[in-house]
Amino acid sequence: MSLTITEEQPASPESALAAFAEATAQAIGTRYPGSPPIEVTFEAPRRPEFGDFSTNVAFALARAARSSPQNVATALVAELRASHPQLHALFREIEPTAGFINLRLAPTCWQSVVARIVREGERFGESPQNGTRVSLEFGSANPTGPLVIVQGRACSIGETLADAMRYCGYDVFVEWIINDAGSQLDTLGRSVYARYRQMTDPNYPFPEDGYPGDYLVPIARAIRDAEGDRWDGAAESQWLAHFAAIARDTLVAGQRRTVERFGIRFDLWQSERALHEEGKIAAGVRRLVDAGLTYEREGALYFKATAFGDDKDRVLVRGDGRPTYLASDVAYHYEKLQRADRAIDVLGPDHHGYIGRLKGIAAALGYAGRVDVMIAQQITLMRGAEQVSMSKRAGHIVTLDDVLDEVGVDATRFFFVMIAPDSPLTFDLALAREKSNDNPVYYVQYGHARIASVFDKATASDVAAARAGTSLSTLEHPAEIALARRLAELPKIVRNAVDHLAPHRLTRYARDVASDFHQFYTECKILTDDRERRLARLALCQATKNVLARVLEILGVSAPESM
RNA sequence: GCGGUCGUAGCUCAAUUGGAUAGAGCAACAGGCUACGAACUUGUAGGUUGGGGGUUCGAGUCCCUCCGACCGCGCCA
Repeated sequence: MSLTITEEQPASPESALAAFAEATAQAIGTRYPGSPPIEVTFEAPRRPEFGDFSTNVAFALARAARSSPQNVATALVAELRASHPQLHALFREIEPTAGFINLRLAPTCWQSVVARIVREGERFGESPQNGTRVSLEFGSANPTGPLVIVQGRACSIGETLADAMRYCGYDVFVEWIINDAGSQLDTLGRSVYARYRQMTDPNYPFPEDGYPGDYLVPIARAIRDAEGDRWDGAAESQWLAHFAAIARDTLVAGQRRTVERFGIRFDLWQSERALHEEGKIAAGVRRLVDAGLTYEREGALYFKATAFGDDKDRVLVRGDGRPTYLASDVAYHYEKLQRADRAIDVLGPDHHGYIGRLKGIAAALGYAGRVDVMIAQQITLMRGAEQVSMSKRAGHIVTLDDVLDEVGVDATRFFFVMIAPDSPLTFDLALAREKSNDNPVYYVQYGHARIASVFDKATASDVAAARAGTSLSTLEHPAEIALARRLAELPKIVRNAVDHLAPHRLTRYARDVASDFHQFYTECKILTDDRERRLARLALCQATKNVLARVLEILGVSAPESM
């Protein structure tokens, strides 16, 4: 084989590993002729003493070689040293340990990553467009009140995932569905009407199942201001749709303001009612009927859900001809999957039972495997050691706006996405507001601000030189290498978060980057008298700043220049 | 009862989907600024991964079975 790597053009970690894989494949052929072909793959060991990367080929080879993994690994390394001495320029260490082959890259490989990140800026590691269209639905709420915090969590998760997917080259379309088609809108209309009447008659009864809380009062007042008392004593059939429509529009507008304040802009606000009016619901149902997956019983139309793993068949169209909520789900997913290759829903904690059902719907529609469902689990709100009570029944709802007022957008976005979506979240308002080292948001932001501060102190010509590209050959301190290695992980981390629908991994990575930077800062004086070293370290700072800013951007958190 | 999600350090959570001695932060204890922001950092201590079986070179991860928590199970949405 020929290695095209030269001193002038240092190898990237990827090319170094590719060279190693090729050499190892040859070594296997030499040492163990006739063995089945094995793909040489790498992973990053958890423990630093095992090097930057390791490969487990010896385990896969051991059986065919009738030897132990340890012996195979040792033999392969001996073969590599004898027949591929060029690898020495790329790897500082190639060691067989307990059956693994552990690799430590030469500093030049890591230096080349730093140079690349400085050069590519915040676009570092982005994948080109891959042509896959993804519909991502999250947050969606009933238009019957202000957004509550669990919907905020779904928004944090969904929007972070959306940005991470864009980074990976997906064509992402984020949408919100307004559940304005069901009986709840009637309830909303009656609730507002009761508030309207109570303005002149304090004894007017509030509906048993109405929406409590004060937030409907201003809507009622606005109606009275604009339209006077003409609805007092009118029949329900006259005012119901009118009141419901005004309330829905007002509340949806409010939800929209909250979401935008939260840093999210939806591509589509889809009214469920509009789907009905456009005949989309009927089209979805027809699709199932045509596929022979429905039957009629007692005047209702059933979907054969049991054929897709559900425990009972489900009604699609009621005896009176009105479609059920399930019909909406069928239709909306049918509609989405016609314009997208994948549909991902981020749902609330009360929708656990729907994961299987939605996947069953996708399969029934002929789109098996193209729907994914994430559940944003419940949030327990704390203020220090004290639990904040949230009784929706009593009208004591804590809204997303309340939380944003108290702790700000940055902390809320970060905390809501910080742990696995499936796990319930304990959210401490006191901690989120705290500007201390207990607070991971400030820890990460501080890293960014600290770098900005160093650039303020440095001379303009140094900064310009560092950004234009400079010799990085002095970067070899363990803290420098550790930081560079961490920065190089960005693309892999984002891809991983996307592939596993695990956006919380990005917050951990952000903390890891900040941690490695702070350690580097403590151990290495940046603005040293040695010009070459100073410029190299400034370049490393710039690369770190790019990566931190990029991760924070994906998370929807600001990257401050000073704090 | 059936189905879903989960159970990891005192607390809050990770663990590159089957890899090596299970890692961080907080809390506890002991250190580090005449240095570019101490909103930082170094170290110590902390575990039978709910229990028990199985699969294999190798299991927190996969399978079975108990225990426990939360959530679903309507011609509501």
